[in-house]
Amino acid sequence: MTEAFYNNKDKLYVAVDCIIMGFQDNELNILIAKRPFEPMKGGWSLMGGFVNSFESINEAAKRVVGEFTGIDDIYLEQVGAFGEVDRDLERVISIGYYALVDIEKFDTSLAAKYDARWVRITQLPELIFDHSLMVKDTLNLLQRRAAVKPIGFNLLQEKFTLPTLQSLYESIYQNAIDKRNFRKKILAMDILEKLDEKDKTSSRKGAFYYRFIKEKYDQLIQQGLNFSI
Amino acid sequence: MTEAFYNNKDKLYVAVDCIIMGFQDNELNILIAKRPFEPMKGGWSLMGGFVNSFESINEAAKRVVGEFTGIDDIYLEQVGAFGEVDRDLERVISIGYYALVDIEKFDTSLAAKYDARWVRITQLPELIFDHSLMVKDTLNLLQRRAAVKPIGFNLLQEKFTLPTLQSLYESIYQNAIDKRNFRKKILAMDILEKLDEKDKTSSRKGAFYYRFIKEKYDQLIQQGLNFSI
DNA sequence: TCAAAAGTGTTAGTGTTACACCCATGA
DNA sequence: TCATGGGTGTAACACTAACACTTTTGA
Repeated sequence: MTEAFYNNKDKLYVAVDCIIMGFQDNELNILIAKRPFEPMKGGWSLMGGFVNSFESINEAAKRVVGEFTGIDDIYLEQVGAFGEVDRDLERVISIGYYALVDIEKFDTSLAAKYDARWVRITQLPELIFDHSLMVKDTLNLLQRRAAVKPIGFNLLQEKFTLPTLQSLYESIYQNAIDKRNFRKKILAMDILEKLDEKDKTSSRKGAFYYRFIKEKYDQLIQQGLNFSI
Repeated sequence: MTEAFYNNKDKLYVAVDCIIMGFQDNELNILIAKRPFEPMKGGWSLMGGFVNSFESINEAAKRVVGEFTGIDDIYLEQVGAFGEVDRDLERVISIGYYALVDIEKFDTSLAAKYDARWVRITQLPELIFDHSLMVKDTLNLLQRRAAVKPIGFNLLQEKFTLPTLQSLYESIYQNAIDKRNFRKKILAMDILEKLDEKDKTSSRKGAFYYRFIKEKYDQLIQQGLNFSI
């Protein structure tokens, strides 16, 4: 009987908690919500849900992000498992995932429904349980990833300006970058296409729009390019 | 009733699988065992166990490594959670941990007890379930970690020679390193103490032993040093 | 005396950092 | 015309990578 080996073992609740990130007002923002039920009712919380027995943990994370944002075109990566005995009221193992989304695609009707809002990463309140730790680990991971993979573009619209792209990286690394060096580096990689159109919302002169050319990036990677900011 | 929120949710088995690494014969070795029970009886497997409801996942990993090696002075780090629906026969979420141990401290009587053995990382057989994937992810993580943290010393005895240290890094990165450049870099950090004693087991001339000075390292880190290989 | 591994410096090239002024535009 | 943010090049420096010979010793 093959079941015997498992039978006398404990089963635990398994949840996913999602650190959903968007880029707005030149800063990373995270979607958090006021928790509508006990325990910790009214506390600020990440967006989470339980893993069902018929879905993988990745699927569960994708489902949760979809539920709370209305977006299904998401960059998702696991942060890790959080498993202190007392991290929740019941024994719950939680698996953290961060998601990078284009905040323009956010279904704002869901904000009211879940009492959720986007908060700048520099102005996050204390979160319930170990959620603040999850955010900290996420920022760490994101910093390492964004340095070597072009994942930042998942946070932007199709068209973006270089000043916007730069402030995205400045928000990720939480420090100022010299704009000449930044431009030199990113343009030298030759993975951006300059468009004829300008964004004039933030200056009179206007900044040219650029577009990330995924096909070109993939091709250059084949040839041994390594992305690096 | 605070339990209501949890009550109708699925509970799952949660396991830890440990990638236990040692350094031997100038190469990274991983402890694997022939699985003594179904499913996949007889297949090569990592060392694992279930998470009990009264221990944290970190504690579970430490317990498992202790059980299978007899060592309790371990460097442990989580690799991540693995949660495909069909990754095991039953629905089991597994959390991978890698452990760096001094292989000299291994309790060899446990090898027979568990039908376990140390296998060079370059010569690993196919492992059951997603264990090969866990090893792959571990090597990736280890490469990133070992580049910026002095964790390699956990794999060595208190005293070690520079040729040994170099071959450790060569095994981690799976490529050859120029010995002049390597020595220059590691010695420049000023975190090793040269001893008066030589290891003569691998050459007539003998290689001087060195010792990692953790106190000095901690102090230099305070002052803004950054470790980098 | 010789085989085998340990030990030692220099140079060219590459990448990184620091830095200041002109441009285009709408109000 | 002026205030505002966009856009541009160069030089010093630091780091990395490439490279070959001498030393020590036991068999």
